[in-house]
Amino acid sequence: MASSSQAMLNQGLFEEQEMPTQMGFFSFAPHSTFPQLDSCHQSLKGFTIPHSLVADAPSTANLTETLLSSAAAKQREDMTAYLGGPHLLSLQRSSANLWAWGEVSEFLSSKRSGGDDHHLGVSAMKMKKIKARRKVREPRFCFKTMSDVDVLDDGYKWRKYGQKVVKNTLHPRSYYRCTQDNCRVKKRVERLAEDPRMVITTYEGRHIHSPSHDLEDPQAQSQLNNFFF
DNA sequence: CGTCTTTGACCCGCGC
DNA sequence: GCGCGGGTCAAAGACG
Repeated sequence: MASSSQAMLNQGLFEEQEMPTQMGFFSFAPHSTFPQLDSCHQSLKGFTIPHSLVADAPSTANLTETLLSSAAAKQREDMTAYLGGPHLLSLQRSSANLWAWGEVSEFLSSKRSGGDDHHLGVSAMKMKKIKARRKVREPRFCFKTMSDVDVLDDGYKWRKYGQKVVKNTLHPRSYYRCTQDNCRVKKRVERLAEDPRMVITTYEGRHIHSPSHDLEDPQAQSQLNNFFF
């Protein structure tokens, strides 16, 4: 089990090495090898979930969160060896506010270099920009799936609030917001220009509540628990 | 009638 | 300052 899940991880979860500057990027292998999952959570059909990650998930409720955090941990442990590259950007870092991180580095390096022109090495203009960015950016992470459907049902309830045609792509980008009161999590869904079979989902922010699905469907919840444990 | 989607308008940051 | 592009708003329409 341990070795097979390891193999699946290597094969599926981290097969892509695309790293946009502001976020981590990993992908799931296409087509479900998880028939049990189909019966208890139909919406996840079509996605390969590594055994080790599913076993760690307390419920489907937390599957997305678990996948993401476990991916980060797994990546820290294994991925340097697997990909053998210093080019690897840790997901631990990407799950934090990267803009803020970049700004701290920038601040430190400018301070170290002396910063002759600016008091404390940072100009008023730069500080202004930093403030503006910090105000807006939440932690973000994205992943890629091969799927016919655009929106992967992750257990949370989303309301679409916008759609935009992105330059140089045929497929529009959709914007969703979590419907829960006071929860400011957003997600963007778009198809990869080079390969329209691939769906890129980007989450921004962290949920402050449990997914709504399981609360509404206790039977599915117990089925899932039986499966996971 | 309430909820959700659609879509054009608007806002804002960024590069030139 | 201006134009472009991405992200968000909000009115109107669709749907159950």
